[in-house]
Amino acid sequence: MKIVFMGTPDFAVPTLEALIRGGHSVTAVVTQPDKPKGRGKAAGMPPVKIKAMEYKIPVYQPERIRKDDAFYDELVKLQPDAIVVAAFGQILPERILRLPRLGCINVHASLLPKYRGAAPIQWAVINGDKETGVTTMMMDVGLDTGDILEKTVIELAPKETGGSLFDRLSEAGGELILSTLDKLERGVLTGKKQPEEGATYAKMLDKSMGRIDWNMDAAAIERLIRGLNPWPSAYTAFNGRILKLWDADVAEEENADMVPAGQVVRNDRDGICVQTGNGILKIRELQLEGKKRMDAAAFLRGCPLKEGTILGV
RNA sequence: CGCGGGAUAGAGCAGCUUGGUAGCUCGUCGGGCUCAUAACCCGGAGGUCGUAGGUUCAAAUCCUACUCCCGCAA
Repeated sequence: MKIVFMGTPDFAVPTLEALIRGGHSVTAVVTQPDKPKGRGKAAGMPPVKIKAMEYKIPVYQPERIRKDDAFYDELVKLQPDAIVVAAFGQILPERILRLPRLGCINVHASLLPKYRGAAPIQWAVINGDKETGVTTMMMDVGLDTGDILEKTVIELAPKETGGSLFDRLSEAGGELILSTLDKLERGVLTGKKQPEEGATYAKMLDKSMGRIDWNMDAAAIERLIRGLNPWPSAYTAFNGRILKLWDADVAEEENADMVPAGQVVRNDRDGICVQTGNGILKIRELQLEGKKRMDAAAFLRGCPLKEGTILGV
């Protein structure tokens, strides 16, 4: 099948690879423009672009795909049977949606209609869901509102992080798209309208939501830390500096006596125990601004974080 | 040339301002004590102080260049 692929971050790479491995003719790859990134300001190419270049596939990087007539003309010439989209990052205009014979198919990292939008993976972890998955759907003009084609369900591991789930779902997405394309071509698959019931929107992550509110439950904070690992990461403040938390456990359900949320109540050999709004959280791995991440024992050896310290101020 | 922190023993750090014997906590090895231990006591091993130059009688420390790690930002 002649396919044009649209995607940008790491999540989309396994899907692109699956298409190639599956014997499809990927005639073009569309991705976001290069953006300055990293400490210096080196021009960073999207992961999908790097992969496409490995396979010597033509890469298009329209600034605004909705208004780019030249790009649209190119797309018309390519005459793709289908356009496969995975975490592309731009909304497609209707004229592109109608272009391919089999339509535009999106690989989305949730069990739609739950978690439409930009950050479905991390929200599944943050909310403590037992399972999530990937969905393929026929794209329409709405945001992740198209008819559902196929789903793969994935169970979350107890210590699942945003990163680990990201990896698993991206692989699952690659598998699923091959199945979906195959069935579409054979005409044995028709989309099912998304039920409005259970539809939620997973809003984009930003730095600020990583700031820990110590008045929350220990269990909720623990999930937040996992969901935002490795990016944008959960953090608190210590001595006016950012202290990132990478790994923690709920140490105790009950609370210490007369201790405000955010105060360090105890330094165990394997973690720093902090009072939360409900329960005590044991920080196992952390990272001070400018330092490497390290386990709590190592951190305490060189850093004076004494019992009684209030975090987050 | 976007801003900033950092590189010293296996780990985490102090020492640098004001050059002059390489330190701390932990780990590790040996010994002791204890019914017992993440306990305590005694002792040992382990370091090109990121790299290359420079200043100096003398550089971890001051100067210059470079490499690598990290936080912010994107």
